[in-house]
Amino acid sequence: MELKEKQRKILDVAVDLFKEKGYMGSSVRDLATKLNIKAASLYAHIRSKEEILEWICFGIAQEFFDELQEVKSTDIAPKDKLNLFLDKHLSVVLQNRDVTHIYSNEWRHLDERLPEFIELRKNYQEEVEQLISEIYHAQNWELKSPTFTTRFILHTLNNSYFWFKRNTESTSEITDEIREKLLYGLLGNQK
Amino acid sequence: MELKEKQRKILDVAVDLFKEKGYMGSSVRDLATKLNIKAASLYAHIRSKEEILEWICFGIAQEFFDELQEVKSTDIAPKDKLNLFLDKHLSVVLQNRDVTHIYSNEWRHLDERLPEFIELRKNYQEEVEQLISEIYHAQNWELKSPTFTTRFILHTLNNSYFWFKRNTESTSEITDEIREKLLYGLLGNQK
DNA sequence: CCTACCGATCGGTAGG
DNA sequence: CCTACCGATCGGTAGG
Repeated sequence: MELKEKQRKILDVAVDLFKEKGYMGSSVRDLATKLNIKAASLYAHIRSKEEILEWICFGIAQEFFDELQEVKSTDIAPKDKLNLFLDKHLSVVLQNRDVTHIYSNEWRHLDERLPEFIELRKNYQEEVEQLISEIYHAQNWELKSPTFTTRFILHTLNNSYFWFKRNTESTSEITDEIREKLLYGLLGNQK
Repeated sequence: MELKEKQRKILDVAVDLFKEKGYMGSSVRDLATKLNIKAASLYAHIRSKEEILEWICFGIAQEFFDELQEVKSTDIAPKDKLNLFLDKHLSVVLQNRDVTHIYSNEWRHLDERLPEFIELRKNYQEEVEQLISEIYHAQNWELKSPTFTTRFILHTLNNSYFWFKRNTESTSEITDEIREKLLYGLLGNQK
């Protein structure tokens, strides 16, 4: 999935558009207009509208995978590993807010490659769950429901951009606040 | 917004459909087929496709408002009030999972009543923020960013149904786990 | 509730 | 990259 320069441009504009109107609410004519070309001309660069969604969903999924492997292969204390995962994942999310949003909310409109995507996602969640389980076990923390906890973590991280007005906080401020809420909750560090 | 019996039936089937395919991915023909009637016959009961989305979004928004007023007018200790709000809000969410999902993710496809909806939502968030601020102040808890915290709470509650396989846990088990994670985070009650 | 039908728009192709 | 065009489908109306 190496994109040519023009395809990159189409991808970027499509991300803007899909974020604003949703995948099903965006027409190829909308997209073409934003690119100052005619709809038919798009098809010199794309196979289909769906292909663009594939670029978005599989591209960011790969980034999440790469980042997870990096965390897994780093040899540090378990608690540091948890923090490293949170920071790395958040960093990818915050650098790709719109893409993450589309990945989270529009993936079901994939067609041809939908089964492949679901499988990829399942594998990813299982790998994260394994990481979390290892960390909890090494720390002797109680982990009642690994699957629930993993989904809670991923969902919280993937939607964290929601809680901020864009660009009023720095990335490190955002990361700190989210890490704190996720680890200690509303009351964990008070009272 | 009192619905007739047939409209209630249309609403219920539409919720199923919109949840599965999204509002923009669902056609009035899909909906009519599920109801075993022809598409044109729908218009004896609805003004437009958008009206159904209005029923969904404004209906559940009203439930959230009512529940908040109830919490606000209950005279109990601040910390109990926080728990009461979490429980009541979660109860509405868990009894209306699909509707909450559509409310959270499809509201932007409202057209005529979009400004009204945005205003309603803003008011609701401000009222929740006010409640949270009062509780924190009464407890002498530190509240760095009320808006961030409010969004974190609402977003976590509104998406909590995501973390469960449907129907394998009881509502009270789910509520307990979510309240715990929200209040104390991953580590707040460990170590 | 139906049949019949509307204009608009959809994703996409042919051919240059 | 364009013009010209395709069949399919869209939300919705007229009239019964």
